Amino acid sequence: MNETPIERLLTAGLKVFAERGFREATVRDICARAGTNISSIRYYFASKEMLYREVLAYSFREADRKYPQLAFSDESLPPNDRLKIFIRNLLMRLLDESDLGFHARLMAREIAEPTEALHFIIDTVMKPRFMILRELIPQLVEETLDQTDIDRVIHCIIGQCLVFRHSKPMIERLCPEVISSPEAIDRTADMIIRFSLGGLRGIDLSKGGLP
Amino acid sequence: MNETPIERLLTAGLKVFAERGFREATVRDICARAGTNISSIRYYFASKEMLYREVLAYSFREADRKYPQLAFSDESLPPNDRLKIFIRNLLMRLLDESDLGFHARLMAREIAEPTEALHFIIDTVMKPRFMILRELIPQLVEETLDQTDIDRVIHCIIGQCLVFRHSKPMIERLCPEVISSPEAIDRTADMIIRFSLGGLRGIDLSKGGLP
DNA sequence: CTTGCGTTCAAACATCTGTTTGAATAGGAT
DNA sequence: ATCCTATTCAAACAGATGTTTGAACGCAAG
Repeated sequence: MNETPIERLLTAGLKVFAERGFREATVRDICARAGTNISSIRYYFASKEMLYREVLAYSFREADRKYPQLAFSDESLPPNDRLKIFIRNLLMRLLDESDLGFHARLMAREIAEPTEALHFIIDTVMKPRFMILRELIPQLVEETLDQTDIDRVIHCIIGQCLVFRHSKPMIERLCPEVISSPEAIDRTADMIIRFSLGGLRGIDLSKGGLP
Repeated sequence: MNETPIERLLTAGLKVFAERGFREATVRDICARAGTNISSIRYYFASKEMLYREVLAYSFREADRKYPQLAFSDESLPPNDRLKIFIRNLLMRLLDESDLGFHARLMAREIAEPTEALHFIIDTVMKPRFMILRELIPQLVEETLDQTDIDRVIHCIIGQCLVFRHSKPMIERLCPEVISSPEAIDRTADMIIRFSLGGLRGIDLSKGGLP
């Protein structure tokens, strides 16, 4: 127990909230894993909900520390490479099974079942990256797309990454090999990149196919 | 109240389970919406969990009734068309906002946070379609892919559809227009189809890009 | 040593929730 | 009318869980 009770509660809370969701997580469980008394949450965080907010903030700090996305934002790189970096980085974050895996799970939870904290997450974490993709995608297709179609393309791309986190239980039953090792995950990232670059090309080729 | 208590409990249960998840759903809430006494769940279904299983089964029956997937299984159709049908059908199911919307939400929940019922769902609902895709995809790419890469491609495709359901709260904050109307959803389906067909072509074009 | 403060602890409390119970009700068959 | 069965009902029960409490502990300052 070399960490402070506050740190232990944050890491334990991250795990439990990620694994069971806010409601299913019990303060008794969190305190047990943190090795603290049950009343420590009240003492240090006032309530379970306040602890949850602190855990969210802590989780984001850790994620950005471990997988910084500087290269993706580098406008001097070719758009192609920037997209590759983005996809690989996103998939790695999502499937990281160290402590960061809990961050991805927590985020997936917030996206699927928002608490009041979602708006904060979107505005501070998602939106900046989304805006970068908005200016990146048009550089990768010849046809000029309207904003809404660009947004659709963006979701086609991130959807391919998200599915490997969101549908993990299903994947592990149907075809676990696709993400069963770091090499497999790497190959999955390659596949998403090839598929996405092809998809972007496909949009150009099939133009006029729509009214 | 022209329906039987059993029917009312099933529809009410579907809504509440879909909106709040198994654990957060309360039998009192379900019974209130169904207009039945609190002990009716025990009387007709033995327990909350048994009700949940029956709701799942009921939900699948309704989904298959409303969006049958016969054409997708028709091996006499060109592979291209079968994929288009599959994508459009899946997206429609996922974004249907009638009673069926609850089905999609319920399924998304099961996929993300499996109960013991997940295995049943996968084996009876997902797997058959997955197996069809497994024989369909190779017909759409020239390069011969191994099984694992085929499974990756499959998830790239369904991931593009799933994201519009799973990340709906985020989409509605960042770019609601992409799924804000039946026409918009239709156009999203078109985009996924173009993107996927392009992606499949891209796999051929970029072969050799991997070790 | 005594005091004071931050911290830890076990027990109790209040509420919510799934389940159970036993009586009340209704409707049809005899 | 009587009986039987199926159904409905309100109340109670039991367990889990977030919160609260007040005492105990430890340690540094005076």
